[in-house]
Amino acid sequence: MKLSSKARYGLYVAVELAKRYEQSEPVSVQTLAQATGVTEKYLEQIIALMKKQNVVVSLRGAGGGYRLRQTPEQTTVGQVLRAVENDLQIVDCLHGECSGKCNCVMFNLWDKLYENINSYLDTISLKNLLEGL
Amino acid sequence: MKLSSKARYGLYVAVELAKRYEQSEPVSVQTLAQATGVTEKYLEQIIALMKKQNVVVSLRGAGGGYRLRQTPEQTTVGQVLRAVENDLQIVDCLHGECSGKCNCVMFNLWDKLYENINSYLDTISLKNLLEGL
DNA sequence: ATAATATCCTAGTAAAAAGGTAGGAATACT
DNA sequence: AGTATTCCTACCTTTTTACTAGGATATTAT
Repeated sequence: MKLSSKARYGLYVAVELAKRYEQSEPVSVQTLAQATGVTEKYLEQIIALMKKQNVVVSLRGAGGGYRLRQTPEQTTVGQVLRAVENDLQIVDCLHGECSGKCNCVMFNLWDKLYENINSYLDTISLKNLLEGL
Repeated sequence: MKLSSKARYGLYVAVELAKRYEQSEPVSVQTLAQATGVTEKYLEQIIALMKKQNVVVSLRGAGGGYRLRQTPEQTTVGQVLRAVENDLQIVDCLHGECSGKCNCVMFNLWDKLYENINSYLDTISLKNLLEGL
């Protein structure tokens, strides 16, 4: 139930991108690596996950880099964490085959807990974070 | 961010104890192992964690076993999970030394998320679970 | 007493997941 | 052409998880 480093770094990156959202140029991994203190190679992988979920968009080639797809107001912490944390899923049976393996007294519990966490995380935007919540 | 097997089994055990709360005899690990399908030796360890946090009480010797310390109404899912999941803590800096290592834009976020999850889990009692939530 | 039934305590181990490193191909700007 | 950048994927090391196992200790029943 601990957040992974991917989750922390991913959100960190998102915050950095939010800070620079106004500027026209995209932000390179190199820059992000310096800002966050994480290696470029590792950040690349993390950002790739965010791209896959359309949290960020990329521009290749020299002068390229990444931008948030939506504004810092529109981008939520939930979006970022779901993209990066391969499952924020709590327990397998929620979206897998639950054929008798799990005791479903608890199914409702996990389901509602999951919903609870996510709806909370979606109320918080990157802008909120920048402003100190 | 996925729940461990300890958490699932621990809650499962707690539910079994809740079912048998009315009966006067304590429930042995053997019985619980049969009910849950988990080995005795592994359950022992899990239950030990619950005992340490006073979720359950034990009676040693022949005819001994475990009981919930409080009623199924009073015992919450949060109590069980916190006892068993060594940290439901989400992120280290919350209760550790956060000397500059974490970037505290996010401190508030983790803190509030943690609080959010726990207060939710504490609204649900074992009795609620038994009744289908 | 002694045997039987339990909890309690601790060490070890195999498999999986996390966290990170590395190399190089593809793409776009100058 | 050359350089800066993303993109793709394979590999490795460390930590954590999920268990297994052995035996000590306590309580009850005979």
